[in-house]
Amino acid sequence: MRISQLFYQTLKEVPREAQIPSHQLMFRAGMIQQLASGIYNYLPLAHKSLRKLETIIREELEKRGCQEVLLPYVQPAELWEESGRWGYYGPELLRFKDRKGGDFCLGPTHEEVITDMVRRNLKSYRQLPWNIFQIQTKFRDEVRPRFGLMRGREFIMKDGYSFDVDEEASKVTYQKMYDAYSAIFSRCGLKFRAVDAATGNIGGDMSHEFQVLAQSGEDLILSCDKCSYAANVEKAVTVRGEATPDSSLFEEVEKVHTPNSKTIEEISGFLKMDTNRFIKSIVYVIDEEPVLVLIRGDLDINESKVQTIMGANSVELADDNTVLDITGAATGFAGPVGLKRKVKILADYSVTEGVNFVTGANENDYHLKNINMGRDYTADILGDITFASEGDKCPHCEGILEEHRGIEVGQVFYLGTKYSKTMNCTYLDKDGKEQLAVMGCYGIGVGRTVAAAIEQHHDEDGIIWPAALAPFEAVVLPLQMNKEEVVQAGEELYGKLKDLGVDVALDDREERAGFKFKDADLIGYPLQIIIGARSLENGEVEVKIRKTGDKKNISLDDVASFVKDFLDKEKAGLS
RNA sequence: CGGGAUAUAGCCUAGUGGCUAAGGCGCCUGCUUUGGGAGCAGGAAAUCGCAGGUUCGAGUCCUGCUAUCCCGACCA
Repeated sequence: MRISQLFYQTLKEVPREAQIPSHQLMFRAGMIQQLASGIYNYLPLAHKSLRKLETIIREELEKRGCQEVLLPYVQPAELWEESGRWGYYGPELLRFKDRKGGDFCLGPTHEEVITDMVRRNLKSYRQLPWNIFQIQTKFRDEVRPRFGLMRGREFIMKDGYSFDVDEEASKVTYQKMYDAYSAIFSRCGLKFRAVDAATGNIGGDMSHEFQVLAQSGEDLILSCDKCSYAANVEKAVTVRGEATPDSSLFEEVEKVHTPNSKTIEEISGFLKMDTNRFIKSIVYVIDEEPVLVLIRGDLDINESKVQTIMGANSVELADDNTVLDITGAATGFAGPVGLKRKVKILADYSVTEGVNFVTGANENDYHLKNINMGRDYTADILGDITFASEGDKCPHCEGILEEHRGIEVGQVFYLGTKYSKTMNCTYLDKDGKEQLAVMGCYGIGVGRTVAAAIEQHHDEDGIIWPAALAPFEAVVLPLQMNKEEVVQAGEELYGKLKDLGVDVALDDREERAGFKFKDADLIGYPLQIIIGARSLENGEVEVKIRKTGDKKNISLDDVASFVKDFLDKEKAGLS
């Protein structure tokens, strides 16, 4: 590509709305432009990087027997009603009607469509396993899109779905995909961790996230300093079980007047007691049924764990009316003792650690002292619903958990029969018996991965592309465009590198040297091949390695093979 | 969805109720220059987010709307 013809424009100044390095640099390098909140134009430089990532994805998946398809991104509501998600998928599912008044949505994910497609073709166990993927634009009407490609509303995703005869086979597939993802992100030159993850809305009971480690990451990861355990904070197991408090220490229940003290902080200040002497009682609506959730006052409820422990599709805070209906009091005075209406109680293990807690009295402006589980109330379910945090013990060894920030670039799920059951995706086994297909699903945020690569690889001058994702692997920079021999040498080298299969650009613009250097650093070509009049007299050119800043003088004859070797090694991850 | 902020040329900004809305980057023309975003001269480019209102007079004040960004909640 001749840079003089490239559709792009670099900027010296950072647009106001760009907050994190990848967003700023992609904008400044002329890779993306915003069209609306969370919706971007991908210019040629961005598109080239995206396509390179897609190629890596395709190679690694096809190597493992996956097949590519392309499914519609406009999807009929009927399928979503069938799976049940039309009802509880929130407003991020963009719904609309066609001219006939039929309900449709823009696909945020494709479990429904793929399951429908597969069930119409699946007849016999002989056909399985199937592992089908696509790379396509998705739409999620995020409440708060941000950070450029990191969290867009419209984004490119690779999504794949596997169908196996049974759980055992499906778990083999899961491991295969886990390996594929590790290979893909390694080839991209990314430092990442695969971590245990919650399954959230998509369901299933086993999942790993692939997290690129970066300061600007939105996810919190906890990993052991001794063993390989690592998990998203939503999922990280807390080492805590049911304690058996000494009932001889139980004191008599006492009602106290606590005007205007609703939050744990307020009441803790009012009674001059530490927050861990309280039990936080919060009413949730879990799959439309109200549940009182209890946790010690100094801890927070991990809704993701609540969802898992309850096997629920949705977990939401109850509104004030529901709270009033159940407790008979305003929000802020709920407690497990003296509820107006009997509801299920879900308690964290922490409420058994210690005795004589303070809870709401289910009466405005009153709390109860010396409340103890077993004597004063019982929990229907007791379990771990807290967040783990830095410094906690590792659940697998004697190590201590450390905290990291991560960008989730991929996630693999074992789905089991969640969708095949609701959508009746079955096959006949050897004995002619109908069986449910066992599914898995696997996603990669394509744009996000490219952005994450920039987050991890940049400096104050610009992007430092891993060779595998660089829009161009190298650029030839003839410095003196008024000198015939410099221009000539540039043209020849450019042609030679192209012939060798190097994805190379030629900066043939009538610009000064400094200008071209700044642009090249910003765009982040892994190699700059600098052709200056002075070194050319010695038959040499200079090669600058963007990653290290090293410059080498290399003879004109040898430079093409040097470039080729360097890039091959980079892409193979050998350097 | 709660809280906060912003909106002036493609980008970054100035503009304290008063003359023809100013500067930098970028763009075009010419000259000069050619190893780290050069210099000089000239030029094009603005419905000051939209709609009302107050005022002799509004980019500036008021009201409503819209869009965008930030913090939080949320997020396969």
